[in-house]
Amino acid sequence: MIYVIGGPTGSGKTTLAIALAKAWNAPIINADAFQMYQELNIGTNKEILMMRPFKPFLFDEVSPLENLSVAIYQQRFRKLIQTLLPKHPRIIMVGGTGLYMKASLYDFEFAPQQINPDSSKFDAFDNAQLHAYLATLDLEASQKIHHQNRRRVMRAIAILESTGKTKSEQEKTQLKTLLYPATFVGILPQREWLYEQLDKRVDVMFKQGLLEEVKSLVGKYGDTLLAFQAIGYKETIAYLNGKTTLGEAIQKIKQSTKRYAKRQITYFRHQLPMKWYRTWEEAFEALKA
RNA sequence: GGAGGCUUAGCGAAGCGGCCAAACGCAGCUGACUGUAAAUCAGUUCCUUCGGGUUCGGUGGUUCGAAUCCACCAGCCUCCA
Repeated sequence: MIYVIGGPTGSGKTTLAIALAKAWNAPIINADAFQMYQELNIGTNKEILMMRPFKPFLFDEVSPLENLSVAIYQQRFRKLIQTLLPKHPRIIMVGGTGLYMKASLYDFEFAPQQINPDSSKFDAFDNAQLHAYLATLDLEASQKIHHQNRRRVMRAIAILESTGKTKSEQEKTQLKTLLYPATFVGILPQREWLYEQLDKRVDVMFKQGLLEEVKSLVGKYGDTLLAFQAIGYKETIAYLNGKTTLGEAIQKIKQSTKRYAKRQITYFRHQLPMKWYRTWEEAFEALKA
């Protein structure tokens, strides 16, 4: 059985995961996009997990130079789970990236290879035109994707161009079934309290040396890595480049973190069959038996 | 003490007599989500029993009609003393 622990950042998912791992002697699989990157430590809150016995799989194992994606995560997860399932009656999966969980646990199928659309040939199209073009290729997909969401429109076009199949055809072959036995557990603290904790956590990150971490990473790799999309990193980089003051950067990080938490809540609420608990302790009591 | 300017929804800011419950931006709230997901995108934000009801510093006035014009009061700002 895979125990999937979701919820907003700062809710205590990780603490719960470790408590359960101890109680069950179970392995933990990380499902957090940015915690997969090595060297992004303080800003991605990896600290508690670094401790040896509970260090999760799919965690802290990819160079920041790489461009991760759902498909890569899914592939690694599927491979890993094959080796873990026979050996462990209980496996814990924790993280904040709901899509990664969903794509791994359900029968999502991605194109076999990374599609590198040369989007440049559509530069002349505005969003509405691009969307209209998609409608001529894959009406169904175009109806589901908002025309302003250029990234997704582009992707749908790219799928067709490189696989010969439309995005909606591809998705139709999937049944949306769960591939492994899994239970979904969510932690959803009271909003106001959570936001307070998140604000505090940002201050702590800076005390722990986030600024130095970012500086050294930028020195090593430059400032354009995909991994620097992470909250805490992009804002700090903006500060280092003189675009904002440090105070502004910190405010921005606090704000983005809270917005992110909200998006996570929405995702888990509507995209996965969570059973919710107010605190990690409550969840632990309910599950440990 | 004298001269002038300003006051609009949570904040910033348009509006300068009817088309104004009031553009736009920010922030907030809600939501979408199948290869960037800590990303990308959308909707929504005075109250409402959805008929309507109360707003544009305050009070009073002009007008068929006022956020828009006038008077007085209050607060803020600039310049001169």
